[in-house]
Amino acid sequence: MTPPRQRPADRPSRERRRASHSIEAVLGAAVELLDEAGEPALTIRGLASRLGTGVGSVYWYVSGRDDLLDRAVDHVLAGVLAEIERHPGTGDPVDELRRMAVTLFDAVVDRPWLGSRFMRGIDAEGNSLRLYEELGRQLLRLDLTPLQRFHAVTAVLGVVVSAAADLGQEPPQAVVDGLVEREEYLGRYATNWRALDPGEYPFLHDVVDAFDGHDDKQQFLAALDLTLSGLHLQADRGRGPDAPAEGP
Amino acid sequence: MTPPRQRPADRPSRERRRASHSIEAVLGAAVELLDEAGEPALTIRGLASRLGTGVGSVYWYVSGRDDLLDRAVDHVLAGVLAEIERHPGTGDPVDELRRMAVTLFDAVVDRPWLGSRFMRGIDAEGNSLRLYEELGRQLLRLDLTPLQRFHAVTAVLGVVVSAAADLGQEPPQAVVDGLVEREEYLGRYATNWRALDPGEYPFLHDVVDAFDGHDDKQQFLAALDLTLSGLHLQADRGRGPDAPAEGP
DNA sequence: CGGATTATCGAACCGAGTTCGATACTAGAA
DNA sequence: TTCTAGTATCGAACTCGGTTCGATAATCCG
Repeated sequence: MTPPRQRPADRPSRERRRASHSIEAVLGAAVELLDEAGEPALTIRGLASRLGTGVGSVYWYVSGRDDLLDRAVDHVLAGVLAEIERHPGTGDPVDELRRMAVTLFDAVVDRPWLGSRFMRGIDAEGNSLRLYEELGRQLLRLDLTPLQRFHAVTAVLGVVVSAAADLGQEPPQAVVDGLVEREEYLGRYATNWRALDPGEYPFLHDVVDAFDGHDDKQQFLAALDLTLSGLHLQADRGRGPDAPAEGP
Repeated sequence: MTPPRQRPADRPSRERRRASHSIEAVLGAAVELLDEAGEPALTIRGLASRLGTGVGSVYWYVSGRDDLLDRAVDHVLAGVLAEIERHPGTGDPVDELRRMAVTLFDAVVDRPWLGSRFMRGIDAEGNSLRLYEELGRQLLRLDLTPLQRFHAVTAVLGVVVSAAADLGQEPPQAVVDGLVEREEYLGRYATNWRALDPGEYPFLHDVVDAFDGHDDKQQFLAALDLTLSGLHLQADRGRGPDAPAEGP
């Protein structure tokens, strides 16, 4: 179905009359576009134009826009993985897990277009899978059942995914437009909340001040810590329930 | 900017020569389309066609596809909210929280197109906000700081969001196409994992059996329990750290 | 009756993904 | 050298879908 992939960059000894590319060049340009203006900015035409080529050429390297996006994600994930793998690995497994999750989160903050796509690659061998393995490996040193380990990794990555979902919906346009409204944009939420009936929305009024000065990273860390302390508890309990289905 | 909204359904006493609609009819048809074939199936033309009208009419009720999607989500959220509000409210706050999260999760399983959009409405008054309030209200009965409460609700909803993200990427096509491959589809993951080098992927081999028979709901419940037990711990500790920034 | 408002409608515009056939370049075979 | 098959490149054109816009009808109100 897909054409046989093979990098043509090996021998550009003689200048070709026509533009010569490579999958790396394509991915690099794609990441550039994504970094500049987010996911919607990645168009086949725009990419071809940046590469100085035609749309047809792009389709020789990737099977479509979706494939392109997946490969771009995998491409930058290589860097994240390198960052994650550069670590002692001797510390407390839970702390290691936290460090890795934070690294991943930081990457998503840098590139919101990673969105929740970074977990889409666990079917095939790739950096998503390696990431998954890397996180899970820490859990091997904990006294848990395999099922518990599987659930734990999913849960930790889930915290990153949900944070990414939050990040991804923030205004890509307002930042580009007026620089003033960035601070005001978030404040408007709080203002709206304060205008609500305290009798009908007691909780919102309770937390509105905390929300007003909220920091995405703190929020993420708090959620992560809840999951990790739950995990710690589970590990200390020494294989409690959960593993096999004992109910009906 | 947007035309003043006002339901015209109040007085259809006399039959009009031209088709007459209402925002409810539009939303109902939109939900139908979404339920039938997922998010990509919601097209303005398709919706107009189902309503027996033209595309222009749709734009009188909604400002665009995004708005339409948001309203459709809010529309079905009303039902979820009703389900959530029908409860004693006397039990353990954490248990109540779990029950609500599960209800929400079930709704997302039913309608994967809810995706992670159901948290997009917390700026304006709507069912998203009410949901948020409803969840958070349970936390008022726990000994936590407002910031801790805020983080806790976000964390719990985050578990649902990440589960929704998982659900949303499953094959909408394969189910429609061959009914045979549903079971095989998930099994392929496990098969691929088993084919990997155990030395390079020790964790994957450790959990592959657990993964093979994995159940989305169990997975969600496990992640939820980790967060909730972390929360329980935090509440029992009686306002530990987290609230003010004490570090540098 | 006569504007003003409320609604309805679809042709047309536009951007974007994808397809396809034409073409060029290269490496080997004859 | 010439032929040929495989490797790459290229952009016109097709399709689909969101959105705009002006025409038109129905209704309300003075």
